[in-house]
Amino acid sequence: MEERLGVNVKMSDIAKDVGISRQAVYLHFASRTELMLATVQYVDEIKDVNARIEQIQQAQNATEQLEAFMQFWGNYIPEIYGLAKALLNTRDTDEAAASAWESCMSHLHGMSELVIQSLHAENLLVTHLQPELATELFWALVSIQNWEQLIRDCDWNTEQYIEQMTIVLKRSFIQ
Amino acid sequence: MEERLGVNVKMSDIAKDVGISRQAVYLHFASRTELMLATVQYVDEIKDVNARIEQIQQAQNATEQLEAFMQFWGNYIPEIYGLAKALLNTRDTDEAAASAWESCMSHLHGMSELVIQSLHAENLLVTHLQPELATELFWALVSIQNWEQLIRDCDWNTEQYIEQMTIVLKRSFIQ
DNA sequence: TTTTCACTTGACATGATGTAAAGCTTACCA
DNA sequence: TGGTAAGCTTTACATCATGTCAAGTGAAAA
Repeated sequence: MEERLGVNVKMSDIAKDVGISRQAVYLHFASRTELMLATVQYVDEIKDVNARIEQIQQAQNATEQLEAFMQFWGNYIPEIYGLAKALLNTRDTDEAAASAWESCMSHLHGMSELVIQSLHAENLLVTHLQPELATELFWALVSIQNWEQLIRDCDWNTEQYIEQMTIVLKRSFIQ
Repeated sequence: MEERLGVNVKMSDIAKDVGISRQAVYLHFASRTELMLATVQYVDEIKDVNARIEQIQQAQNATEQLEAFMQFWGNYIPEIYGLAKALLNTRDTDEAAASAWESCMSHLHGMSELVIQSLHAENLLVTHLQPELATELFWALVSIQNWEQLIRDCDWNTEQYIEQMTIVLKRSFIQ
């Protein structure tokens, strides 16, 4: 998935890579979607996302939390982009993939909410935005699709992405 | 395409809708991708995009130009979303669709550049961004994928989208 | 009257997912 | 030592969408 950036990964490709027959893959996973879901689960564990999120929560103040979040997120997306892309592609025609994607994105929504709430608590949130609306906007701005456009279509590097997105977020949400 | 938001539109569906046989569609368009490309062409003409773009260029100053752009774009996306989505879905596996998408998006890139150049000319562009980088960032922020997340996933309405995105753009790019 | 155009019908190739059945190896267990 | 279960292989087939091909039809134009 990561090698091919989520595109053109057939069941037969996976089987070949593993060194078993295509049919044998179905002895482990009921369908292609199931395999992807299990992989998401696996990656979440391997990458120890929870620990990295807790670290963000321990930032001194809201502004540093925002910065810590962008540092984490900007470095994390490249690690999971292929799988995310594969899930995203399957989403439109597969209900299970759609809800799996939604569940993944709800974590990101939660982290966005965290940052916005912190800003709000410190009276730093721009007055023209209610926290809920601000969270949704924040969430959209840091979406993987946005990253995709900047990194892949515009050839930005991770550093540029983190730096510029941090500035945009600060200017958009901090009073 | 618009009815089904770009998903699950088979050649047989199109044929049925038109009232001819599936094979007859191939007498008019060589492939599904060709049909989509022709539709993009057609829609561009019908919607008279060029006229609407020229109108934006006639704004009094850079700030008004930015506002005019968001007014246009926020109202335009819903009209073409289904087709855009269909193209986007085909892009990953079809070279022709990919380059067609790129060509469509380069128009948007051009409009982003226009706004950024105007800001730059009026010395309003934030100093930490070179015009080129600013254009790319602007372009990403107003992407259809971003619109999709706010309007479809977050249930925003067009008015909200235009208002909030205008604010984000102003805060991010105007000194 | 003939030809051309736009279409129909039916058949078939391809490529991906997914199902099903029978057989083979290896390791373990009584 | 024989039986069995796990994990796989091989072969075959169903389905569904795209796309190709060939023969035929009906109406209008030349």
